[in-house]
Amino acid sequence: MNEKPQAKILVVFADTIRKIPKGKVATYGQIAAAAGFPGAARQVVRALHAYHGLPWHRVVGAGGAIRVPGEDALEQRLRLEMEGVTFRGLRVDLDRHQFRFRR
DNA sequence: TCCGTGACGCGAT
DNA sequence: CATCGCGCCACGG
Repeated sequence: MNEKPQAKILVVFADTIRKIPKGKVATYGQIAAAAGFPGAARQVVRALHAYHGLPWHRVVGAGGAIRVPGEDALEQRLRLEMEGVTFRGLRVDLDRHQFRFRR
């Protein structure tokens, strides 16, 4: 029952996502890069599906766009606004809420 | 094994 | 600002 090497990557992404503080957001691509895998934005999505308890609502698309499909999009927005995150039209105001990972 | 799919991103139009 | 096209890549049917 050996583990797939990919599982490792998902753990790294999960840890990275957990670092996003309340009231802040990070983009899929930003998370991938911060975790050491620039360009692996799609893998970030896999991590979100694979792990429970992650602050999934704090993950947005490039430019602050809500990318979650269907009704969940509204829930994400509400959760964010609940934390004080503001929007500019349909996108999160990244200038004010984008989280900066430490290097 | 092949092929369509997707909570992506970015440059071009 | 809205769309489109293309690269990317693990998954699942």
